[in-house]
Amino acid sequence: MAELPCDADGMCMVCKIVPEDTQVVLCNSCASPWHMACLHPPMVEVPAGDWSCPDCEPSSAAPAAVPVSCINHMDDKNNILSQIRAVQADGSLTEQEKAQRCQSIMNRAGTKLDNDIEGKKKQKMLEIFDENLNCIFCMQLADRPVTTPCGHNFCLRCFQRWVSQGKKNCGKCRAPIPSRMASQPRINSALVVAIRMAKSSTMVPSNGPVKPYVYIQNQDRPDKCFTTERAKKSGKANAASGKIFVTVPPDHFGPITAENDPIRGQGVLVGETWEDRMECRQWGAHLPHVAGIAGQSDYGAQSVALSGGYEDDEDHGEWFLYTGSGGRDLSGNKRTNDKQSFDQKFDKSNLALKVSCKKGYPVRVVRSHKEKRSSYAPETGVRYDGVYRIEKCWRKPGIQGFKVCRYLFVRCDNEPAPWTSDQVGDRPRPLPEISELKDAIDLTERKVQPAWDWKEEEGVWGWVTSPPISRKIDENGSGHKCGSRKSLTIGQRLLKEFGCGLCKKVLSLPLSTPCGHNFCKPCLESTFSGQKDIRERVGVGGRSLRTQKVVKRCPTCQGDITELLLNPQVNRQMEDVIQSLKQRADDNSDEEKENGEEAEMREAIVVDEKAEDVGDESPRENSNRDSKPVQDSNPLEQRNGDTKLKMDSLKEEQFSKICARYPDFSEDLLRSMIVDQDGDLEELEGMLKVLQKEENKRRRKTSQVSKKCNESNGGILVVEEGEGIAPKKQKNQDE
DNA sequence: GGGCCCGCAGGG
DNA sequence: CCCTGCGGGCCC
Repeated sequence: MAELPCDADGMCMVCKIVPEDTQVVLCNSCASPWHMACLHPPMVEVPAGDWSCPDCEPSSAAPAAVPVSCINHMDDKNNILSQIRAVQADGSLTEQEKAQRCQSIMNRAGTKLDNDIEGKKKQKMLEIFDENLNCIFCMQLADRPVTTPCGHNFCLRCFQRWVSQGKKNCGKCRAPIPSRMASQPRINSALVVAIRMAKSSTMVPSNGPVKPYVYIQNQDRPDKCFTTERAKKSGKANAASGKIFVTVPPDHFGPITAENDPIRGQGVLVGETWEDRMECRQWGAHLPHVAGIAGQSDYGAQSVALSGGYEDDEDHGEWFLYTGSGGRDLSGNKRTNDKQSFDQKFDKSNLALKVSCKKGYPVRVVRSHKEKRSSYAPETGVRYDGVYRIEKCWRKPGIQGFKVCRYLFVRCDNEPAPWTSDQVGDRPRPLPEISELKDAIDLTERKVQPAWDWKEEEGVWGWVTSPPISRKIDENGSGHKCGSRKSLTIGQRLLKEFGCGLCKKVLSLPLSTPCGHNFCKPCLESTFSGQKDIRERVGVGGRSLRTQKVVKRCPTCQGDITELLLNPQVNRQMEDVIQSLKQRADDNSDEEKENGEEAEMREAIVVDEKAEDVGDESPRENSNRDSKPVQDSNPLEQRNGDTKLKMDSLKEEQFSKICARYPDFSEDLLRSMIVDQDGDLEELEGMLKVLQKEENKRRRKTSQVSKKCNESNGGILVVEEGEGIAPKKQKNQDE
């Protein structure tokens, strides 16, 4: 059992309680506080003379000899370490990217190690980490690690103690510590991942797979927020939210679990990070895209965002003091204003928070990179940090002199926080001392048992009284009103979410464009193959339209995808998601067949509006139970098997007309496409229009290129306006 | 980096 | 239907 001191908040890192002063002994060498009862052996009385902690004076038995078996692994070890160092040193990467890369390095190491026997594995992991990712001061795996530019790691607490002594240089190499880092150290999330991985290989029982620490990259998402016609002029600044991917109602309290995540089936995990508030919203963690508080004054608050919008906020990770909203002059069409101009009151969102406080509801918390003063904020993006309870709320004069509403949030989540290398989530902890409470007015504390509480017998946090009943459940019974996808089968969803923008089939070798569209690699490449480079005039500084640049444009939105085509990297994560959905679709359809419930299942399929239009003619209505379920819930399956679709005479007639309108495509091809489209002729025609346009374009280009080449202008094609490629900016057209 | 401006979403 | 809001892009 590891021996650990008390943390910055005075909490013993072994038993997680804050011992009384009389139960704490200070190390004479490093001045760190230790809980006497958790020492080995437990200390009963404070020693009369000097006492050095286990870190400063390890017992003589401590340094274990490195087993011979491990020496063989030295190369691996150096390799892993150098890879991690390289990742950490790469300034071009965001923190999430660093974390992700570290994790994959560790995963590879882990996989390799899986072949080893358990003992060797443990030893190796320990060996790799004990000397290299340790805090320079306390020599333990760094707790809430911060990393100096010189590459040395410290516990946040040790680092803060060091700089508070006026030290301005690294404790290891004496390199100067930048003043910004000294005053605002940020936790190194990549290192947290690495440390957690290291710990898990030594501390987690061998049969328990380590839950991966997931970061989601923007491009891995199927859908994005969109820009309405009206809002186009400043891009995402005025974007409308994209689809909500989770099926919880908007007034759902508490974590978002796997059942409500039909896309990934994993729920929203602590540490998940999104590019911005819009994306955070799409995964349901915090719905308002400007406001910091999500809630209703007569019901409770579901979530808050810590984004540095109010200077009174105070962040200690596991607990923080939050400031209410309002008190600001927003005249002049402003959305925020850092100047307070009147007192805040417990009304609206502030009252909603107070309700959550009184009831003890779990409140989801996201932290944004825009919070600059907190060590716990992510370096980039918006991160979900789990649920907290509001233990008290009150008012006090804020920094700017006007009264502000104040809330004490204390973490109570079953998942460990993103900044801790702990393996487990929170345990009930005593409330921190809040000095400002002595000046508080309108203090409210919870009188009843909290609705979300620690369940001793199960050892988890959960609802001990029934959670509030959602007032916003839609007609379908559950789910967010924007997220009606629960009614689609997996196969339908696959096509809808992961359909190629060109062939309209489920993506294979998906390429994701920066503009958020996805195409099969072969489809996209063939679109541009045989084309000569297209050069476009690029406006620089408004008037000078002289610069020419080779540009390739997204077939869906005309966004610039030149870079992607130069280096077409298949989106492996998306591929994985598709594979797992396919697997699930297959499993489901097997199950359905076994149960002989195809007909019932078909009845239950709620189709989207377009499919509905086809109505009774839909082959879905095929009632022949003995025949192969032609139009089952899984269109994918159909593609590999029977590609013919039974259509009634009316539909067959319409289909023939379509075939006649598009002579460039064979009837066989169209028949297989209609299967993919669930028998929806409108969808088919829509698709054909796109394909035909592409085909026409391709032909035009080919003929032009050959013409122009003959005129020997170097094969450069100048795109004329109105040829299907939109000018980059409307503005430049005005001239 | 700061000011400005805007659409959108949701509460009431 | 009005008010509010811990965004986000652009311009300077």
